[in-house]
Amino acid sequence: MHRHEGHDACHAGTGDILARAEALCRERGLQFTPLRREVLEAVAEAGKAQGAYDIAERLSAPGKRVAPVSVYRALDFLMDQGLVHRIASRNAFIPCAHGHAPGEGVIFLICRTCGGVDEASSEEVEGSLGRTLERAGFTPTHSILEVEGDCGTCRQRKLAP
Amino acid sequence: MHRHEGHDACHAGTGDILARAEALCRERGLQFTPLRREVLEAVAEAGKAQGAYDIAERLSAPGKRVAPVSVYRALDFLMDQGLVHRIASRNAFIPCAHGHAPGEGVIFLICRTCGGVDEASSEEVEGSLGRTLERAGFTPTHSILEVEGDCGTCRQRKLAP
DNA sequence: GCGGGTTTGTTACAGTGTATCACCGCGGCC
DNA sequence: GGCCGCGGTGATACACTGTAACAAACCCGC
Repeated sequence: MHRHEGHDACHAGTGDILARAEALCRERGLQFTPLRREVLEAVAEAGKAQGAYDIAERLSAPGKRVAPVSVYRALDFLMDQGLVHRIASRNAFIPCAHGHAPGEGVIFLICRTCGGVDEASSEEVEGSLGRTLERAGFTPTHSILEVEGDCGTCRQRKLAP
Repeated sequence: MHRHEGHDACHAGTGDILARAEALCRERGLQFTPLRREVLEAVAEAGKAQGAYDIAERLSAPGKRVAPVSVYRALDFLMDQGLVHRIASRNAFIPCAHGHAPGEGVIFLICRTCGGVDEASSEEVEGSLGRTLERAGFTPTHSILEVEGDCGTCRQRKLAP
């Protein structure tokens, strides 16, 4: 796991994420505006899932207020491009760590101790879920899978403090 | 699938649900008060996921207002007892259709057409998810799995209207 | 320069959920 | 009976999350 230490080890990927976003937008002919960049940066630096209002506050400074609605718009854009994910169980947002194959299912691992969110994926889970849905006669369009618990580092920290 | 027809075929289980709730509360020494009963009844009769404010409105009548906060408290109680589930992706609530084994994972199948929510479970999914989590060094406490799509009846209705 | 699309700012508002305090009813206890 | 504690409810207020609508700024091609 990464991106949830609470210190700067987790910030390592921020630059990569921004670079990837910039390249991806250029490739698709979309605008990677300063606001969108700042929002993505704020999400990437946080180390844990951020609410839209948290981001707005983080980006605001005396004399320069960023309204939540602007943050929501930037987040909508970034989600459309697959650059951030929304954690439904927390009403919060995280940067997309790895470029997923489009349509690939993602599993969010949410640590209740450090608040960090990691992503996982598993063809095995996806296959068994697909079979279960088919058996139920259900045609899926979109699925969310979020697991809360303790990440490895936090669990060890609890055992040996 | 059941409980999402939009007509009264889906109401069949309401009585069962109430009876089960009453028995369960008596067994556990908890109070199945009129308010809690009404909230559960409203959720069970609706045929689709209900927001807390929907329930409050449904239970309110001229001269008898039920405040949302009361509904939330009743819902918290009912969720603690496993009698209703919360659909995180919709901010809404549904009755628990079947008594699950405690700790058993539930898959919510949310029909985007009729709005009905069905429950499924699969040991296969649970097993593969457990293995994936273990591989990631993650210790789960609670997981939510919600799938959006078209239920069988709605899909057929679309193909042959 | 000009028209048309996109992005952003601003305000207002709708929807979701929680905190707090007062009150009520009920059962135990002296 | 009177008292107390406790869980449930009512009521108000508030915080948090998200969207609608419109105006202004910006950019880009023509």
